[in-house]
Amino acid sequence: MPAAARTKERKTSVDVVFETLYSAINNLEMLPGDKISEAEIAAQFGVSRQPVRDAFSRLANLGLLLIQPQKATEVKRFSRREIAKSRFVRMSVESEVTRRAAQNATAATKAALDANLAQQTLAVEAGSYEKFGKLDYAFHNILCKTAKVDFAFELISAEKANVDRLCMLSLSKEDRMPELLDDHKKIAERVSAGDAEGAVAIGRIHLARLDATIDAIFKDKPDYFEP
Amino acid sequence: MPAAARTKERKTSVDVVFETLYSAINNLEMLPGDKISEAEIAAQFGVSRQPVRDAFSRLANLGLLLIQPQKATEVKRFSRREIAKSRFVRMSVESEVTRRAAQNATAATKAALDANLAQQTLAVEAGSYEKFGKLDYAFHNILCKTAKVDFAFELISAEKANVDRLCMLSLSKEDRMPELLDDHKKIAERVSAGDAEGAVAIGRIHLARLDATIDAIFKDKPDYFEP
DNA sequence: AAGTCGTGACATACTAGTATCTCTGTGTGG
DNA sequence: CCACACAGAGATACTAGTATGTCACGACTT
Repeated sequence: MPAAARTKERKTSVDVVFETLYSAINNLEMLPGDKISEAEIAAQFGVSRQPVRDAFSRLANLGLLLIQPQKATEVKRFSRREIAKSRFVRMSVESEVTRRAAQNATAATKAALDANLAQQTLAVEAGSYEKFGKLDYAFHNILCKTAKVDFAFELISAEKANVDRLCMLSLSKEDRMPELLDDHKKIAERVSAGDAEGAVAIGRIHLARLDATIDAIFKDKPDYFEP
Repeated sequence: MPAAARTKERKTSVDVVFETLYSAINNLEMLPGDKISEAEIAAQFGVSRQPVRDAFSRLANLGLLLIQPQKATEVKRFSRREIAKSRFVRMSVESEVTRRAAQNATAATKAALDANLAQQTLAVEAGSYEKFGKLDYAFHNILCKTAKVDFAFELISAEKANVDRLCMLSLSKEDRMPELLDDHKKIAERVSAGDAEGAVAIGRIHLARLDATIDAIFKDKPDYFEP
């Protein structure tokens, strides 16, 4: 979940609408380009239009909705430029994290990475992309902690979330798990060995694979992208 | 300006309120911790409370306002953690941009950088921090274009904006211009020479100076920071 | 005298209804 | 047959008023 800058002690109608739509969009229950109307959603939730409007506004700020004033509101299509930006941030931040992690790596780091990789192997054998994805997050969290920049994990999570909706469209994500796991193993090995530049180099290859996946999705479903 | 995900062809009341408050907050006409009320702002702009509410919501999403439901709304204080995140992103992205710029540098790059530096020198002699700041932006834009990642400039701009409000509090920003200019000259020289790692190393020193400034502000005005 | 409870002022959350803008489709004039 | 104008449908933008939650202050109780 993204961090909205508000206290969350109480749960308002806006929150309910927002959270429901947020996950519906990210789970592709609502597809890019789908038109939605304030009145329709309001009726569905049994509230007036205003809270729906507020929720729409928040979703638009997160880049999930496109509000066309006095015309219509639709689920935002993917923007190749936004994706490129997101990918560049992630590459930059992960390179920096990996570099620092390699410089600070200890025996404990190696142990934590190896334990995570063992679980990743199990997930691949079980063919569970969901499990694998969670362990992938944890893998990066270990690197962030080793690099002593825990907050960087929030950044990586946010950027990952930006493309997660896109990746849900991928046809063959299960097939790619073995090579991703292999990358992780190599990165862990270099980091544990304190070889910063080597680890970064593999990290770049690792992220480039995702670029290929994204290109494949673009060719498969051009309608889901902005012109 | 941050990119709100909405078409901007028409200018609504919400836009007017939003933009006015946005610059008031960034120019420190409204200070961190200041309480503001929907009704008050609505009266001031001669509109009803709803557009003000929408504008508040957008500002809260950008991290400039803290909405405490059914209690109060105030200008958000600075968060040391958020600042650290912002700084880390900028350091990571700029390192990557600088590295690629050095690899792609041509004679035209050198010419563009030198021209920019000549103007920066004039700005420093004139003691104009505002002019210097604008040229600083342009300097980074040249690097992004050389690195062939123009979109990275949007990222850097966004991160810079995140701390610009904070830097407005700095007491001695004019005094620091000469050393910042000196950094820029060294970075330009290394980039033009194609020395990627050398340029990145100076870039790190350059950004670290800003960290020192931020620490000084924190000691000077602790009330403007979150606990 | 100290603690607790109630009340009132004031903040945001929400509802309902009106105004205004944009697109679309149709009919008419050239 | 094509182009333009106009009207209607439907969407969001805005207004005004009501509901509800929070805090502070003062009176009452112990």
